[in-house]
Amino acid sequence: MKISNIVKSFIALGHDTRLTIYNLLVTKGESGIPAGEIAAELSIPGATLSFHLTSLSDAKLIGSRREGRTVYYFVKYKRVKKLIKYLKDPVAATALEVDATNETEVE
Amino acid sequence: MKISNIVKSFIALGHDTRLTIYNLLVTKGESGIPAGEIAAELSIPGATLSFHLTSLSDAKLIGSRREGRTVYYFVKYKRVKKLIKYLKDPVAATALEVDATNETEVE
DNA sequence: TCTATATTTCTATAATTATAGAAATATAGA
DNA sequence: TCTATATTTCTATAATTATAGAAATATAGA
Repeated sequence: MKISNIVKSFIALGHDTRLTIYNLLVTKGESGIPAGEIAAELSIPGATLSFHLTSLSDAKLIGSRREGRTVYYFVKYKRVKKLIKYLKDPVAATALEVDATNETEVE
Repeated sequence: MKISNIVKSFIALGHDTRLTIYNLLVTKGESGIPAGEIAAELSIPGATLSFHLTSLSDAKLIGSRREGRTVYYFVKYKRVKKLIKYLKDPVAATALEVDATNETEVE
């Protein structure tokens, strides 16, 4: 993970609406929750929600899957774990990245 | 810890220069490092550095102490630990806050 | 007190991010 | 295909944040 991906993750979590989305998704587990329900829960327009979901998705903190007309969003813990590791020891976490190029993606 | 303080912390870490400062301070331990040295290390003007140090300080991720004309900055792990706890379980971390008003501040 | 050094605050400007309506896209069911 | 629903993308605008020079502040030592 390059520094810039870590920064991207912290940026994603560093916003009231987005952190609230993160909170909500954590309570919903693997199955996730439809975008529409998130918008309703937070009382924000769909377009605004989409903007924030993109930020969290780009940071790989959340993922999505479509079921019919509905798109479900869920937390991807892999990246969360990386952030925790990074906070604990940024030096080690960054050094590890050098050899992590072929790393298998797991969620 | 209110949500807004958590957001403040993630905002502080969500910037290339500030995350680099955090990295640097982690390697310097308790004694910390003078502002001037940080500025030199990152090749940025003092005014710009001050701006970022304020962000990290407001988030309580770092602290400072003056020695003569020099101001030393260092990481405050208490807040880092709170962030880790928050990432692991935002629900629990937020719920705990309700009773944490009289909490003794430790660094 | 005077001078030098370290850092912060003030300020204007540039750059980036957030907001949300309107339009576009995707899909289901009739 | 037509209509309704869910979501995203486009777009303009507002709001916020970042940058860094200049001025101000703090302190040390002469």
